[in-house]
Amino acid sequence: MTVRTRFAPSPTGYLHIGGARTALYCWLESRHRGGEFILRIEDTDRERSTQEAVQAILDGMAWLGLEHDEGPYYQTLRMDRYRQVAEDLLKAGKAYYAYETKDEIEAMRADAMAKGLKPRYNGYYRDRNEPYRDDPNRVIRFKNPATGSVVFDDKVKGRIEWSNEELDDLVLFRSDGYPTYNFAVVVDDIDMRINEVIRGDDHVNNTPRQINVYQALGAEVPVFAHLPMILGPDGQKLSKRHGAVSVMQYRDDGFLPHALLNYLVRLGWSHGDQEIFSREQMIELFDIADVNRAASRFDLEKLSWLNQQYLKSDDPLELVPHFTWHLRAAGIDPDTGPEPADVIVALRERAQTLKEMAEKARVWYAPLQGYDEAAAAKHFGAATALPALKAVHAQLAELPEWSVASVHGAIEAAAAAIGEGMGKVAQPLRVAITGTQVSPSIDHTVFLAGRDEALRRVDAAIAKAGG
RNA sequence: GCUCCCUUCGUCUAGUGGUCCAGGACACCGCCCUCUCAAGGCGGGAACACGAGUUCGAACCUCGUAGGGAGCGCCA
Repeated sequence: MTVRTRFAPSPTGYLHIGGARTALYCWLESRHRGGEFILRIEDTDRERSTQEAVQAILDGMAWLGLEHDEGPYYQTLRMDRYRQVAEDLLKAGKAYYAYETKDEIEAMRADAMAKGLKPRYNGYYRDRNEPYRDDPNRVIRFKNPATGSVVFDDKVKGRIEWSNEELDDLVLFRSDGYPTYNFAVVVDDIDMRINEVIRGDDHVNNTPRQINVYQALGAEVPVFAHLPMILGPDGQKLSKRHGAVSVMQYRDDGFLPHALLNYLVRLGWSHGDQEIFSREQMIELFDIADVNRAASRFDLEKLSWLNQQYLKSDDPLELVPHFTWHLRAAGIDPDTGPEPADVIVALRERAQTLKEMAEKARVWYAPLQGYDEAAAAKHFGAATALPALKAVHAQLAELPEWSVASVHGAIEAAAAAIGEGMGKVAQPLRVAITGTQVSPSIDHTVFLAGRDEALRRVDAAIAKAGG
């Protein structure tokens, strides 16, 4: 049987990190097993659902490259279907009308709590067979089995057993005429032939009651897999005060989509000691049964490390579009400077994110903003500075071709000419080109400036050094 | 309160009764390399929540305790 998984977010905000991992695991499970991945938008909460949020989720999925095979389906477009299924249940005597007011329900709960019991519906209308009547408090409730228990084998949590006595008669249709979540999901998952439900473990409590609904409808119960949640670094529920929670914020912060995916797949799942997984490897090796049971914390340091691993190992040409996106975001015009791919090669060992990289690249795309005074004083003030800069200028000016290697040769030749080591030449030159004493290796640093600009900056440095 | 779930280095994890006085990765510290900063190499400290039990033998099985989480909605 073809595996069909689904990701079913409710559009009340952006796609967050936890949702992204759920989507990733659903996607991986379907891909690994040659199945299908369905996207469904659960927008029955009219108050909080927005079109912008739908778009934000779609954008997030697209950026991550988690393509779906079907959908997106919208629950709000399926109202007639839910109504019809509820009617069927009513006719079959598996559901009933109830007319308590919200205050009465409230009192019922308070009462049960006071007695040390679980707050739940007392089943007043359960066997009354009350007919339909036009009443603002009318809801449809499910006739949950009163005895026995529900057992299911969760693919990540293991066997879970739930006594039916713990479950009360859940509302299927609200008094406002909309289906409740627990009902709509079941109807959708049956209609969409979802046979593997992968979702956050905040839903385990809903699962037994949903299983009862499946059974009342005579439908086959899917396999369930409940994922533990992702916590903030402090072990608390992930929220905005921990920093970025939106997937798109990670793009803006300079992370690569596949680095984020790699981080997310390892958070709660592993394959021996392996840390780096290409998409293909993830698909090949992922097994939902290997997912951990416990919640895990989000660690930005490790994500950053992973991001740099990809920055270093990816083909620079493939990184160019991502990099230029960040150059522009930083207000830098990529056309005013060196080839982005060359800049990436020079900076990939020195930046963990593309955002950082773009910031460091600025020196080659814009005029020098002046010198760091401490750097200038230290390196232009040295006795060897002036001869070094002059020697470099001479060598650079005569270079027949401009490449990292030829620039390197020129600097070595300059050092030899004045009888000093590389350090005596490289440091003043570095300050001349970048205005600071920190930059990539000196040959790349000079090369990226381009010959004309490099010579101009060396001239300016010579003047500054009193030559 | 009740039900369910969870618990290996600071963090992510390996581990499914002996191969574990517990392995890898991030982070941290030290050394090496070196034109700066990095990157890289090498090395170091650092964990089986606790208590019983089963067993010749337990991180792994059972029970309990503690701590954490989720849910108990006409929210999803």
